[in-house]
Amino acid sequence: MNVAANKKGGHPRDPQLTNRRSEQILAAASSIFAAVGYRQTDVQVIADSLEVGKGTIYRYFSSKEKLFLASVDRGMRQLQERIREATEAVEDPLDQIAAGIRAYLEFFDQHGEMIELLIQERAEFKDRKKPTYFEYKESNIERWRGLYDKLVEQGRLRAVPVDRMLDVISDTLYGAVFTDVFAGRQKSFEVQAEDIVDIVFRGILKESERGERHLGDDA
Amino acid sequence: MNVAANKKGGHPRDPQLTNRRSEQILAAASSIFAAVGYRQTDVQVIADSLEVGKGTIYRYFSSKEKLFLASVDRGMRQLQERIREATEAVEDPLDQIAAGIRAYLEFFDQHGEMIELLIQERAEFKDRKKPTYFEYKESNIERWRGLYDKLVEQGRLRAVPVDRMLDVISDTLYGAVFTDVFAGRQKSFEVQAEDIVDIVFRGILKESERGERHLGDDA
Amino acid sequence: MNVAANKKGGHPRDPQLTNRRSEQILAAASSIFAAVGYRQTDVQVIADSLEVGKGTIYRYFSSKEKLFLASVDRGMRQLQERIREATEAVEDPLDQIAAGIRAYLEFFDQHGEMIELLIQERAEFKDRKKPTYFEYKESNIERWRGLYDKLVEQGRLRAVPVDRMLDVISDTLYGAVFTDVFAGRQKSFEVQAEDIVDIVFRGILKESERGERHLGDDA
Amino acid sequence: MNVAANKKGGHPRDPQLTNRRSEQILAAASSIFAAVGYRQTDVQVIADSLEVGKGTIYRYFSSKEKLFLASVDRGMRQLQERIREATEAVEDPLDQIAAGIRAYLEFFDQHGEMIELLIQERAEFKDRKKPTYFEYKESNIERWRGLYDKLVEQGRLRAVPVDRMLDVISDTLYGAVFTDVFAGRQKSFEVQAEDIVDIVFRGILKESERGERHLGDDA
DNA sequence: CATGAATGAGTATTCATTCAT
DNA sequence: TATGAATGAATACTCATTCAT
Repeated sequence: MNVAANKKGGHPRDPQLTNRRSEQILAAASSIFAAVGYRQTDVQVIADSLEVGKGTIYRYFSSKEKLFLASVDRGMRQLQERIREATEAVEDPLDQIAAGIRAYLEFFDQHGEMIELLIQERAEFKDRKKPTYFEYKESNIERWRGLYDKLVEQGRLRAVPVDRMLDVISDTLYGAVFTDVFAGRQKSFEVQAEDIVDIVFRGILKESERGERHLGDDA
Repeated sequence: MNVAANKKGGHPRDPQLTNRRSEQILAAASSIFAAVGYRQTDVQVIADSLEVGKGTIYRYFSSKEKLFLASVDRGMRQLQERIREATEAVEDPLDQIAAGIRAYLEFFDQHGEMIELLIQERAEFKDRKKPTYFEYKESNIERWRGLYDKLVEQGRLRAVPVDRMLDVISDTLYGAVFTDVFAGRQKSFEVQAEDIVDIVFRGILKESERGERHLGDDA
Repeated sequence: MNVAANKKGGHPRDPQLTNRRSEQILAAASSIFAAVGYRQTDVQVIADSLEVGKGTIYRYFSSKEKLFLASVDRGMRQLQERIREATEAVEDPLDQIAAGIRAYLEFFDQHGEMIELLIQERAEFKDRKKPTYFEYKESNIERWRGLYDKLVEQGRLRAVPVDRMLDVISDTLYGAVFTDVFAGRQKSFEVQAEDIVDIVFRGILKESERGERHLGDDA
Repeated sequence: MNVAANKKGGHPRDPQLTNRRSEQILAAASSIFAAVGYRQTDVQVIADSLEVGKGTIYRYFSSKEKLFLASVDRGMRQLQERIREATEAVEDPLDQIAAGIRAYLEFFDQHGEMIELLIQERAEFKDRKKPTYFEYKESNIERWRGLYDKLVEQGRLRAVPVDRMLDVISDTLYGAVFTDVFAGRQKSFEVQAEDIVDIVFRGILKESERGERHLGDDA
């Protein structure tokens, strides 16, 4: 009643309600899109799962495509948020890196459906849209680059271009979560995080082999 | 020419021709499936690009799905073959690993369409089929595991479980080729191979930091 | 008008309308299926004849096959109803038989399309479905058998197994309506009914020949 | 070798062989068309069952339709022949009628597939062709009409128009064989023939009821 | 004569989107 | 606002027929 007063009669518009509805729709849509794929998903099924009419979905999202892309976007925002939470309180920069890796793996462990959505997005909209994942990645990378730069300056990381490190780490993580889902890898995300940090931090070579080796050297 | 005589008269069956036709169809199909996606691909378009009738495609592959999966399989066989060629002549095992990484990246650099096919396969057939990529990966991994085992024994690789190394390396490569295509990364495959080998072999930490650090340590 | 209120807002569901629509669709479908045959019928043509979209047809009947079979069933229900109406008020059992024969012939005279549908059903669905005609026939035959039994008891019909009479009469009627349509017989249904009743009631032999003759007798 | 001499080289044309081939094709086609239906029959399947190439079928019958119609025609010729054989030696005209009825039922008992072909013909070619069955029927009816005329003259059959008798009898037979096949009636053809002859010859009424009754009389 | 590779016309069904109620 | 009835575009696959060998 004491919501924003409305001069005449009719429904008061409640933006809270609208947002809650949108959020419910996105949650339902995410899990259905992930479960059966974008093309195979009938908007009617999403409506049914929410016990609303199909038209109602269209009141909130003007097309199936918009609904799907909003679902992906919501997931990426959640990932970003989770990583921020997991790293902002960590003191030591190296630990921050490790914590970020762990949070990343944990998120996809808990939200396997996001991997499906990323795949579906690429499969269906390859020509129409830069993958949302990479949009978010780019927008976040600067922060990490600063961190790495400082560590190199401090002599805690090797003096190689930081982009090289960033690329390898992000490729590894990206590959890891896809492989987890597609090949059904069983390792817990905690162990997986430790393993990745170990290799990425220290490499696979014994100290004695870490000399001047270059790709293709036979000496 | 002197093909096996037919029982009666008639049109001779030439298995050579059949194979050549199949191969042509797969090549055309691969590039079109990759370019526009599985669902968006009209089999008529593949037929047109070969200047044959649609029925001819169906003589060789009994469904669009079979044709697609055969295209993926052909690509994976080519990848396997390329890696074999690139590594079999290399003497030193560490160089063999490096050569394998390089060959992998080179293959996808030259066959970007295969990344698209792998995505499409997963997007369309997630419930019906184990991804072909991972089938091939599993069938090849043993050979690599043997190599790594020996290197650990010889004290050339660190004494960590080889599966940990194999996982991180294969995740990195998988992530790298996807990122290359999806985010339009520009690095040449040679440089990328060197960068990955460098990090994976030596890690990112300065020697001084390579001590007992564990995930989440703050000491 | 005052249809049951919907839970929420929205488009009311009117079962009356739904039934009327179904009936209209079945009527249109019957005549088109009969006119051009099941296979040759494009569902679009049925939709066009009703000035609705093709999707609308599929809202009411989930497949062309279902629509067709429902059309046949509707026809058989009408036949059953017509015969019931025509016979229930008739006093004398022999007249009831005659009235049934007449009603049967009249129905197919007025609904020649039903013959076509019965043919189409058998031609297209021979392995999937017992012909609807014979399902209805079986479900109605008991009533007639009772009538004949009583007439034999009363000494008004000859003392031969009633199934023999029922078979011959039903074969004759079935054969008659098919022949009418397929060979374009011109006789009016009234005359045809009288002719059939005459022969079936009295036979073709002169009294003098009605003795002990058996099939193949030469005496 | 001493077949019609052929001036130069090349194959001598052997009309015997040609006829035998045609006959084999028709036999195979009849049973396949009957088993799966005209539309569902793939000409390739007929070719396979004969172990010849598909093109060979087309050398003998220029289209699937021609092949089908020739199959029907062959069947009707066989029926005609069978009835002729069964009746020509019979002395007494009434016995001739009975023998014809019996032969008709026997033929379809042994050639159930012909019923299917007649159905298929009507279903597929209703607008293009008078049913072959009725063409044959018309061409044979005169002979029977003569027989009946004479029997009426001789006072052995009742003095009703012979066409009335012919119609009822042919309708009954036609209905009987269809019902046998479609409803799976079990009666042997011999018994069925006796039953039909009994009713058609003598009618169902007791003598006392055979008076002046007309359709719909209630007196 | 016989063959079978090649062809391409023809069609049922789904489902995103609209809009009257 | 919410609904769901109506719509029609879009698409894989079959198989009769042809004709080079």
